[in-house]
Amino acid sequence: MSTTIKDIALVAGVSYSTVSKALNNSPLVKKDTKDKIMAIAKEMGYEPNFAAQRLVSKKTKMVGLIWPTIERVVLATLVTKISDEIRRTSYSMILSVDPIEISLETFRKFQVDGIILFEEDVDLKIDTHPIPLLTYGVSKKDGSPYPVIDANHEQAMHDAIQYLIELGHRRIAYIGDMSPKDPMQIEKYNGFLQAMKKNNLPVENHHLVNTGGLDWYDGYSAVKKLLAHPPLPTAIVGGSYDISGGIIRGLKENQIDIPTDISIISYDNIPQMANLEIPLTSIGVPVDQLAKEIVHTVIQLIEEQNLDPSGKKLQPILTERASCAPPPSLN
Amino acid sequence: MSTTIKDIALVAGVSYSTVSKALNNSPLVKKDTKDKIMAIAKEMGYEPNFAAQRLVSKKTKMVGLIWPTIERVVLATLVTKISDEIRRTSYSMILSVDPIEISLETFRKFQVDGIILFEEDVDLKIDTHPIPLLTYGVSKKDGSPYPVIDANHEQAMHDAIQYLIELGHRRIAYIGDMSPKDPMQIEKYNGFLQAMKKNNLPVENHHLVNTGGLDWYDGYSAVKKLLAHPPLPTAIVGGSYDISGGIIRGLKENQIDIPTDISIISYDNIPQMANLEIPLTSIGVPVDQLAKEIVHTVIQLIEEQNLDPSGKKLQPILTERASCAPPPSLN
DNA sequence: TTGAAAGCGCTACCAT
DNA sequence: ATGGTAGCGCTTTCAA
Repeated sequence: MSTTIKDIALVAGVSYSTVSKALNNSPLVKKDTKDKIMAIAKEMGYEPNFAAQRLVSKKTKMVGLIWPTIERVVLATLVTKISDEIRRTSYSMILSVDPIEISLETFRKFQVDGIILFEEDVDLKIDTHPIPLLTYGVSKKDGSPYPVIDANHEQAMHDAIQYLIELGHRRIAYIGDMSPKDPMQIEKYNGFLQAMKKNNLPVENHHLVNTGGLDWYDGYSAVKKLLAHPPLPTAIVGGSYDISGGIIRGLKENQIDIPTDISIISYDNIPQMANLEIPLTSIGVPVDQLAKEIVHTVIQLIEEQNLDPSGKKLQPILTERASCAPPPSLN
Repeated sequence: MSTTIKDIALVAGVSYSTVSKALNNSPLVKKDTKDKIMAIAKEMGYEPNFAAQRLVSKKTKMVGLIWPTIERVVLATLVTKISDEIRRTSYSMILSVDPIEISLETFRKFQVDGIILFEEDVDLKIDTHPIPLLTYGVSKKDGSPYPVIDANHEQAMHDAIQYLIELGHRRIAYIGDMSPKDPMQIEKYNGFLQAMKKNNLPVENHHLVNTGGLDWYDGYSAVKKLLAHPPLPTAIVGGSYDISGGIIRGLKENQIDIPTDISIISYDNIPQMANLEIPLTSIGVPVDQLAKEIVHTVIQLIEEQNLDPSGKKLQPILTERASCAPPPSLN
């Protein structure tokens, strides 16, 4: 049996309610007593009984994260960051990789105080889930029943194009996933198209390469398609971290120098961008910020009862590294 | 406030201790009463209060999984399988991606009944962690203080070589990570070497390609090194799922047909092997089995107090798919 | 076969 | 500033 407050009370020669107060740093306990009790508690290796605490407080101080698709580096990074961020608060996080419904079941059983869900397109009957829930994904046009943390993908593409234009680029290609099932990819792609249009830049068909996936190799092989139809663009926008990694490799293997021959800017903003063969200039909401916002928001959701359930669109940031330069003709 | 057994008791017109018994399917309650209570409970949407249950039972029925390095497809698959497997038991799983010490702290706080740890080389002061703990990795030569679930890598390599020999191969290459920091990779590599020796097969230096990593691209570029020093081997043993995926691609891009020109057998035994460009014949402990064994063992560890703390070495299985055939000369 | 009551470890309120 | 005590929801004797 592990140490309880009664044990401590016995040793300290006070009542166990005093111990409770002292341990919770109540102002109602004299500093001396408090210190003494704290010392004894530490010495006896006291650990509060979580079950007992929550039985009375009705709070678990736990948030559950549902992550049904274990994959992508970017998401893995985000999970880690969220985990870091939560550790800074008074909450703890538990993770579930089970299918959504099962995860919700589990979390309800554990009575977590709030839930973070990574998923694009869920239709939960929200009424049956009174636990505060936050989604990371793409906000629906018609509004979601729960808050959605979202990145402003259009803005990101605008900023990327703007940046390239200022460097002198006009022939810009987009390499990314355009398959219609993933709303987030669609937003990026459309954002690119819009930005080009707004700047009166022509878009050649061959400069729109659909990778059909988000993997490294998808980017790698997209380069071959690009190469098949000269002239090459002077700049490429890569749709994701992995894709851009593949693009770099493909380019290098064809002796195309970055950024001398061609510039590349990637979507996603994670520190790993700096570790690629060529440190990639990138655009996107920094993961740290994403993590902060997500954690911040669930906790708000938990602690303030009547909160505006509308989500947030986060502003992207362009991080300059080593993959962009003026186009060759201007050199 | 959600429904409690007292609420049910009130409606059912019995005492709440009877309700408790009925809900726990005690033989001390008449079937009629039990059925009635069950029905009412369901109707009222009763969910047992987890905190209350564990406060009295001293058991959480939770096992914690510590997974400090989110990456590799194979591990992700294993995590998912373990999660599936645990769902079949009366236990639940929570996952932590935090650093080991922090994860242990969290799990101790939640008072999980057992812990699964993915990690090669940990030195825990086990005495301070009285929670049953199981590791998945490589057993230390000098014995670990806690059980280790381990795959028999030497055996795997032996079986792979044996299989290739029976098909008629003699010139066999190994492509894998040989960097000395990862014990599991070392075991595979040494296993290969031993198996070749035991069968009196020569090993050319050029046929031992150190990928220096476990990624897709590491395998892909290893092929180029192999190609630089003809003659080619007639068969390749790939060190991991990702590496082998890269090998296939590299070979294909050089118009080398699998399995006509060259055979390839990969380490790791996950279903995804069948989805590669060429369904890969592979050797390794099937993930499902690995997951079963791991889950099985922690639960045993939890429920049976004095258990043999020595781990298990699991036997690999060779799964034939479409990537192996007799060498070209014999065709 | 059912009911009453103790108690798990803790917080919070009321009394001292 | 400290102590006494009710009660959170449940399991588990013990009694009826």
